[in-house]
Amino acid sequence: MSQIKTMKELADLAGVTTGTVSRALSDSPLISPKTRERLQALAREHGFKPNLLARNLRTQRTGAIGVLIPLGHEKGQHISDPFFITMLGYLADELTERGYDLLLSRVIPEDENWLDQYVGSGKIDGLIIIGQSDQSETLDEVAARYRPMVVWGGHAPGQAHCTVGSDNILGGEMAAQHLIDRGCQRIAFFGDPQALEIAQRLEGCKRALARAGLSDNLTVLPAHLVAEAAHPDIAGFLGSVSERPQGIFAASDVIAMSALRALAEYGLAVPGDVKVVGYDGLAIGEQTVPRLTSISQDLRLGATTMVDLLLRRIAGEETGSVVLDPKLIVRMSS
Amino acid sequence: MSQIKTMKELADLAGVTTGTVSRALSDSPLISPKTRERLQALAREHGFKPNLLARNLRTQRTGAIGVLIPLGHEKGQHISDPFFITMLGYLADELTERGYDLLLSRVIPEDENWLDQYVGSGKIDGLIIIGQSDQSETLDEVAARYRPMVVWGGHAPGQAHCTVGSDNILGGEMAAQHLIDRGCQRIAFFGDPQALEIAQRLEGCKRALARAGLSDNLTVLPAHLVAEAAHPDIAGFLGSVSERPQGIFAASDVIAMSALRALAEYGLAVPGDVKVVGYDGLAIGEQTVPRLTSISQDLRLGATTMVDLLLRRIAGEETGSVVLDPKLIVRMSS
DNA sequence: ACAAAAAATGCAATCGATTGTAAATAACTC
DNA sequence: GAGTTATTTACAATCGATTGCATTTTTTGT
Repeated sequence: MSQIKTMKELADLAGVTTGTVSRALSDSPLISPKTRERLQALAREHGFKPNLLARNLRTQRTGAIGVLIPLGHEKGQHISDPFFITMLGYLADELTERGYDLLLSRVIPEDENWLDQYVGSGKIDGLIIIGQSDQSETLDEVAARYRPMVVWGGHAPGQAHCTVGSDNILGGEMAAQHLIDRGCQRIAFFGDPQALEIAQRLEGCKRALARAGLSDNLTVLPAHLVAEAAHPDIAGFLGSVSERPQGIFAASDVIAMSALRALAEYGLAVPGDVKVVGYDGLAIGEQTVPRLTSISQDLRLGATTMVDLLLRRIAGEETGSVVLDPKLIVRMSS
Repeated sequence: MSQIKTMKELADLAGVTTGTVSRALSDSPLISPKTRERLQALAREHGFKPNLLARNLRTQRTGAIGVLIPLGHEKGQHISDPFFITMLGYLADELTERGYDLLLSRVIPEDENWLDQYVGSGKIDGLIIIGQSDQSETLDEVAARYRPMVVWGGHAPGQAHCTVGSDNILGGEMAAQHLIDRGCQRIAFFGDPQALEIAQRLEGCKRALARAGLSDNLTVLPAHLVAEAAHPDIAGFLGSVSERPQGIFAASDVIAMSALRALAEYGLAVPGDVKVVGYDGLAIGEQTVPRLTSISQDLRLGATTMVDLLLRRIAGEETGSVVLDPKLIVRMSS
C-alpha cells in the first residue's frame, strides 16, 4: 500500500482535482454522495490525513490554545508544582473535550516582551496564563492589544486583563476564622505576600483576626512556594519561635505539607498541638497524614470557566473577570 | 503605530521584497549588514513577528513535540496523576530548553488508530508517549511506519517500539530485598500486574523472595493505580487479612501513600509495625509522614534521554531502547 | 576607467491545503 | 430533442513565509 501524503496524490489517483478531494473529505454539500464516498474510502484505505499546517494556514485557525506558566517571582518553582499540574490536567481535559490542542510552555519572564513570541505568532488561537506571578503590568499591557487571553489569578480593581480565580480575601478570612473557631489564639501565616493572590489571602486572614480582636497575635513567615525551599523556612521558624503558634494558615497546600512534615519532625501533634489549614484543596491533601484541612478553589470549575471565557473572546465577545467562591474543606489537620 | 502583520507589508514599507526581509530577519549572510539592521529595526519597531504556520509549512518542520498520555487499562486515571505530571514537567523543561514546544494530549485509546491523528498530521515533529498502558501491540504496529516516536515504559524482548524506562525487575528485586534486610518475613505486594511495568516489578519481588526462601510469604493485592481507588482496596485488605504483613512493597508511590494513610487509620506505626517501600521516587515522597522509602527512577534523566533519542530519530538515526538503573532511596518508612 | 569578481537584491516557485467562480455534466420540462 | 435549470467538478487564487536562481549593484584589480 503506497503512502499517500498529499491531496494532490490522492486526487491524481482518483482522477479528480484537489478541490474535489478537499470538499469530499469535509462533507461539503457541493459534492455528489457517490464521489464523496469513493474518495473517503480511498483516503481511509491509504491512510491519508490532510496536513494540518496547510489547512490552518489557509483557514487562519490553529485549533491550539497556548498555556503559559510564568515563573517570575519564584525562580526555583518548577513546572511540576502540584498546583500548576492539577490545573494543567483540568485544562487538558477541558480543551481536549472541545477539540483544542494544548501547547504548553514554561517561561521565565526576562525581558518585558516574553509574551510576544506567542501573541500573534499564528501558532495558537488563544492564550491561558496560569498565575500572574509578578507580571501584572505586563499582562495588562498585552491585554490591551491581544484579546484572546485569560489569566488565572487574583482580580484587583482596575486590572485590564481578564482573570479567573477564587476570592482570595474571602478564602483567607474563612481559613483564619476556622482556626479561631477551633480555639487558636496565636496564628502564623506561611506565605510570601509578594504575589498578589497571597497578599490577598493574608489580607483576609488579618480581617478575621481583627474581628476577633486578635490582631496582635499574627506572625507572618514569607515561606517559599516550592516545597523543598519551604521546609527549611518553616523548620527554622518552628525552632526559633518563643511562643509556638496554635494555628498555622499556609498560603498553599504545598506549603502546608512542608509544615506538616516539619511539625512531625519537632514531635508536635497535628491537630493536637498545632492546627493547620492549607489553601488550594488539591487532591494531594487527601493523602497527607493527617489529611489536610484546606480552602478549596474548585480548580475544575476554574479551568472550565477559563476555557469558556477564552472561547468567547476568540469569537469576538467581550467578557469580564470571574471570581469563584472558595470553600472550606475540613479534614483531619484542624 | 500601524500593525504590521505580514512580511509583504513590512517589505512594502521598506521598499524591498519579502525575500529580502526574510533573509534579513534570519541573519542570512546573503544580506548586507546595513539593510539587515534597517529591516530588523523596522520589524522590532512595528512589533512584527513572522507567521509560524507559514514558516513551518514551508520548512516542513513544526518545532513541536507531541506528548501523549494514553489512559488505557485504568480509565479513572487522570492526567493529574503525580507521576504523569512529574514526567510532564521534566519533559516541558527539557523540550523548552531545546527550543521545542510541547503539544499535550490526553487520549483514551478506543479504536485501534487513536494514534493516527497525531502521526503524520504535520503538526508535530515527533511523539513521546508516557506509559504503554495496555497498548503495546498498537505501539509496535505504529512504530513500524512512524520513526520519530519514543515511549516511556517497560522494555520486553521483541518489542518494536523504542522505549526508555527503568529496569523494573531489578527495581522490584531491590525493594523486596530491602524489606527482607530489614527483617520482614511476610510481604505484601500492592499493584495490578496487568500493566507490563508492574508485572515486571512483581517478578523482581518474587525473585528476591525466592532467593531468601520466602516464596510462600507473599501476598499480591491488585490495587488500583489511582490514589482514590487504591485506598479502599488497601483498607479492605488490612482489615480482612489474618496475618498482617511486616513489609509492604507498593508498585507506585501513589499507592504507597494510600497505604501509609490506611496504616495510620488502623493505628499501625510505620516503620515500627509495618515497613513500606514505594516505587518512582517522586518528590511527593519527601512530604509524606513518615517520609517514604522508594525505588527511584530518576525521571529527569528519563526525560532527557527520551528527548535525546527522539531528536536523534527525527534526524533519521536509528536508536535502541534504553534501560535506566533504579536506585533505592531509604527514607523513614522502612 | 574598464573588465571581472563578489555581494546584494529581486523574482518566482513552492509548501499543502481551502474556496469562490467558471465550466461541464446531469436532470427536467414540455 | 431543444432549452433550462440543478448538480458536480475543475480551475486558479490564496494563506505567509522560504529559497534557488537570475539580475542588478558594488567592489576589486590592473
